[in-house]
Amino acid sequence: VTEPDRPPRSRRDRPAKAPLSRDAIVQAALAILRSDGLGALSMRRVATALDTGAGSLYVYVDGRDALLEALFDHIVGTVTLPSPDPAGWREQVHSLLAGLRDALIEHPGIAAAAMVDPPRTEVSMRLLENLLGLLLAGGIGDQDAAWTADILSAQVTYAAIEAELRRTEPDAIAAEVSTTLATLPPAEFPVITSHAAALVAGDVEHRFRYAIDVVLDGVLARTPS
Amino acid sequence: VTEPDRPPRSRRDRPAKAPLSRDAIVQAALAILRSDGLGALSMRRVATALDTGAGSLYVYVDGRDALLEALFDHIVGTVTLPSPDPAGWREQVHSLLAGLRDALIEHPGIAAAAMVDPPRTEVSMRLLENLLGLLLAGGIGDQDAAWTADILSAQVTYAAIEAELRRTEPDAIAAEVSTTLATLPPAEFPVITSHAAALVAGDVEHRFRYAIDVVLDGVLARTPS
DNA sequence: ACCTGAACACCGTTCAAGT
DNA sequence: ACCTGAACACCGTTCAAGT
Repeated sequence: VTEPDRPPRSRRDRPAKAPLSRDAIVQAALAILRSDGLGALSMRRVATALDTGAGSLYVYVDGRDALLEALFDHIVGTVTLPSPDPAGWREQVHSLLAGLRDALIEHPGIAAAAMVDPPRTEVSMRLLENLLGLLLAGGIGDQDAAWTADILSAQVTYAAIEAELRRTEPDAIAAEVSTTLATLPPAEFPVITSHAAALVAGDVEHRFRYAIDVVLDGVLARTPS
Repeated sequence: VTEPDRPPRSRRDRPAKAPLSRDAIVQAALAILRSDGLGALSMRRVATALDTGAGSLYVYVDGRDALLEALFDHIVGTVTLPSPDPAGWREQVHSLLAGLRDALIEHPGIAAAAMVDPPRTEVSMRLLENLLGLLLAGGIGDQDAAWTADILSAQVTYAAIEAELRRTEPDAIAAEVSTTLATLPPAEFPVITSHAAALVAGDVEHRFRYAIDVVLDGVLARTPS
């Protein structure tokens, strides 16, 4: 049965196959996530990419959910954290959150997954630490800053998911929304039909910036300056 | 093989089994969703509850995603919509959004599912129509109102998911967060550790009300009153 | 026209058996 | 110590065959 000239699945097939490791698994999973999204990210698919069986992954990773947490950690870790500057804190908040949003968008589905069970890892804490510091540098009160960090998180996740949707079918979605709004009977939906243009106005970037500014303005209004 | 005295799976086993219908499927699915959450909501499980096979559902429902949309529609449809009153518009926004949030919380997982692909059904449009009307009644400008509706949607979904997490393990989560924050090294996380109390302060209701108010205050600040 | 039940192509996870 | 591969208990969806 042994055929020396054509060994089945020999290690020589692939150039210097790296040994299995937690990092190799994370890297393989990230590649799949980036190219095909969360739906395609199965333990079996990751294992296949590493030329092994799904069961082998469990030595290094505590199941799929733990893998997702590791991926989220890695992704959040790539976001550059500005050192709080009271003069430019507001723009720093914008760039921090836009950076997080973009990192999430690059890995379709991870934002939604992270929302369902939010990771409390050190990397996530580092980002929260930074965001809180920026808000406090802006003169926002302690309790307000803490709650505002939460509000802003919601906006980041929401913007990421929305952007992912538009990326998969950029024109299709926009057109669909427009027609849906236009098709509505004006008698029953007077407000929507008369505001259809405003509802679809602005790209992701613009709307995101607006949302952050509205939240910051709102919380600043209750901080005696 | 036929045994008249003990027929296998006879219709007489269950009292007056209702014939399969789209509505029956939706009702069965809602019951599963309420009791066991989205994770337990499989086509097979719904079929079993209706004493039939999973394949039979496809006559009335275009697959699982379509079923989820129908469920979301039903849930959103239960929210009572106030008729806009310029005098009490703000409180009306609160009650509308709190109503939606609570309806979502009652059906664990549906908020996250709806976020991933937002339904553009008539029922959802009716809620948007109402919300937009309330914001306009509050004197918010056209473009601001349109974008603010989106911002508020994000807060509702976020609050619902957060509340669902706390519901499954009310004390466990709160305790875990506290200890996670407390365990952090103060040297590396000076802001978080010194604001630990503020970060976990407030229940879901309080934080939600705060978020809505911050957003409304922020958008009102850019509307010349 | 509707339902059944088997089949197809997948899942995550476990675990005995090998090396 | 690590990996394999089969097994278990699930999925969504399709479709020939029945009634």
